[in-house]
Amino acid sequence: MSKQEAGCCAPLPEDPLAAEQAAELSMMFKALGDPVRLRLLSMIASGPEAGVCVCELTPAFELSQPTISHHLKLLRQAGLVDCERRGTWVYYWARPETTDRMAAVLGSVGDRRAVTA
Amino acid sequence: MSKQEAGCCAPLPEDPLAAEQAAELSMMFKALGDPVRLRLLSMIASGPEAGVCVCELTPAFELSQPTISHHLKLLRQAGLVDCERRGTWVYYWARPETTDRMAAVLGSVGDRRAVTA
DNA sequence: ACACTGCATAGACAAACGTCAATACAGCCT
DNA sequence: AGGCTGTATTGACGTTTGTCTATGCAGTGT
Repeated sequence: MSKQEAGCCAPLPEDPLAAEQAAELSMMFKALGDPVRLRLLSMIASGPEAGVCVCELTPAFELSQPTISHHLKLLRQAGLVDCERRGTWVYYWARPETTDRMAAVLGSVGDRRAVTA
Repeated sequence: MSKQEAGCCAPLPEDPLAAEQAAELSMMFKALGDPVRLRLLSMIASGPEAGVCVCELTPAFELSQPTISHHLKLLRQAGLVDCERRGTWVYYWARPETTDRMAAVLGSVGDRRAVTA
């Protein structure tokens, strides 16, 4: 809907980041676009490799248990963490593949190269 | 308001990512939590170092000009880009300090070390 | 001075988000 | 079986977000 005749210069030759990839990546970034989720991921990533129990995460915030559970669900849907039930408790651990991919995109921006992660 | 008597294990010793830093960082991640803004940053970062004209960015999307202007404003407020007016046109360029800082946080998650960026 | 172009701002509105209380589900333990 | 604890799901509600149209502002050029 917004077509402009080249006034100053030619249009950008090629879209550096395809719309599809941008949609997928933006969901990951959005998942970390909340301070609670960012802290949750940080706590999970800095915990033992076997995973961190939800019962350790919940009391660290002044939020209700369902709210923490909701944020954990979003982190899981974004591929940032995964979880497993062990008896009574549920343990969460980080998935570095996802954060590495995001870091690659940011790194390419910093390097002033095309973003193609 | 959610106090739980340690059932399985001791509470996490120290908050790896302070609430303040998390709030600041989450604003940056939130800024990239939209596919349009992610593509905008990608296009700006892969353009010439002197900056990319808005008139090159707007026609790349099927969105109104004010909407693109709004997204650029959010990217600027997040510290991801900066801009300058040159005559009739406005040019945007990336600020790698910000993306580098975000990448550092993500990298420390991937390395399974405490997040202290 | 005036009209024109490029970009930003203001206001409106539907959709998505963060939060909670209430409830449901899954495993343990008598 | 039945109660208890830890976690997830549901439904509701106020706030924020993304988008638009309409308008304003800055520079250019006649």
